[in-house]
Amino acid sequence: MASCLAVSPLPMERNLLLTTSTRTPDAISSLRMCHSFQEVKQLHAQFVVSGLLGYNPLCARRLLEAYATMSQIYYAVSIFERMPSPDVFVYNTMIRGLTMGKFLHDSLLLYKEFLFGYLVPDNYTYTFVLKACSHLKAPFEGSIHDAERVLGEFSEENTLAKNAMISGYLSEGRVDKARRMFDNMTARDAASWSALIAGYTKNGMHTEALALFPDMMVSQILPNEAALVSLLSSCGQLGTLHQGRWVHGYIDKTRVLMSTKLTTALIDMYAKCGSIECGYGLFQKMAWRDVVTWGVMISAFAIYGHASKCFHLFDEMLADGIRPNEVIFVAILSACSHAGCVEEGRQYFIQMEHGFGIKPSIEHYGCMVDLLGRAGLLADAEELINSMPEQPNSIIWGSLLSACRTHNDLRRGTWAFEKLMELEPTSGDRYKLAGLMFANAGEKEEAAKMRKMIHEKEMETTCGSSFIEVEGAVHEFTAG
DNA sequence: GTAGGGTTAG
Repeated sequence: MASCLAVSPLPMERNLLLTTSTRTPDAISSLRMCHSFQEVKQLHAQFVVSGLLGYNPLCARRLLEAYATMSQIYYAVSIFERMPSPDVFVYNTMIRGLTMGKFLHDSLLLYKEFLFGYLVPDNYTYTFVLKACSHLKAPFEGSIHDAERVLGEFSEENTLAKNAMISGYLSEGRVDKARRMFDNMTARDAASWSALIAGYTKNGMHTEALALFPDMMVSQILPNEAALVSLLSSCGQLGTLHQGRWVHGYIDKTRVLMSTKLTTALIDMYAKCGSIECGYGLFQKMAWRDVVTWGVMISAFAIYGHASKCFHLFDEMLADGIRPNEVIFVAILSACSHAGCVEEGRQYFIQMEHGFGIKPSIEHYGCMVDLLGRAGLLADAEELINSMPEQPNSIIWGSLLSACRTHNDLRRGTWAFEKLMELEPTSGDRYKLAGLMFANAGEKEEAAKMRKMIHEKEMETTCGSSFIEVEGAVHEFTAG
């Protein structure tokens, strides 16, 4: 419990220090305005000191809610265990928090404990339990089959529970099953639509996701924030600036609250659609940015090759009191790679592990191999690959092969190519690249062998292309 | 008074 009270200092403007208002309901409701774990902990400490936590039951409930929705399960549990008689709402909040935090077994165990206490589950309880069941692959009391059984016990239409099933199916990639359930529903609400749209987006079916928007409008259900976020993500993936702008206009017109997540989704959409200025404009106007917002902005400038802008943003982020996560470093390292900043890249790589305690993942190694390879430091790239704790994947070998082709390193290039043949024996692109490498180095026979293999095995090769939108129509440009 | 959602190496 003592660790809950370790309050870190916050920037002045975010300081929620409570004075005389501590004994009013305002203090408790300010918990719902908290944007970060730090802020909740700070309020928690003040509630303990002022004694409010001890005598106002609403205070503990709201604190538990705040921790649970932030998936800070250990803190939520510590509050929960001190509650004399938790009711249905409190159990639901805990079950939801456990499910969202992927503590699926614990979620179902708590559900059992709940039933044991002679409490009657409501629609929300079933929703969260079904969600836990559907995410649980192991044969406990609930895989998705058990969730289906639970659902079958309902005699009447239960929109909430069916929405949970739709999400469950989609998280397993079972799009058709989800769609059938959605189509057979008699009472679809905004959450049913947003679950389906989000599922399409997550499964890479962006065109299908965007196609649902007009259907949703026709059915007189207004898109909620979650649906808009998913739609914007799909616009970004497809590069359809026109549709993205339309969604932005819709948000302005209908005065949907511009939350951090929604604004972040807009920034990402603009950046991916080639309009980074619009994205950066929104970013600068934001009152509160979380680590994902910073990640989106840094990744955007990284793709554009503006490494120094990325470095500045990184420092600004730290000054703002945001701790970088592994995604931030992927973005920073890829910025270094695109701009050829070898020394900066090396320093960030070291700082990541020793300054911030983030163990480099395969993505980070991938960025570093790419950075060193592009710069022609192929011996360093080889050394790094050999030092990796896990097996390099085809992205890493492909990156090395590409660098070897540029810098005429036949020995390492052949090494990478052999590994690639093991991992992706049917990728024509790899043979093509190896062929180009041999041709560059004057090894005509080897190059011819590659071309022959591509032809004999009837492998497909792709060529680079990009999409650009002109007056609402999307055009594809191909290289070569 | 409880859903749902945003970032990541070639």
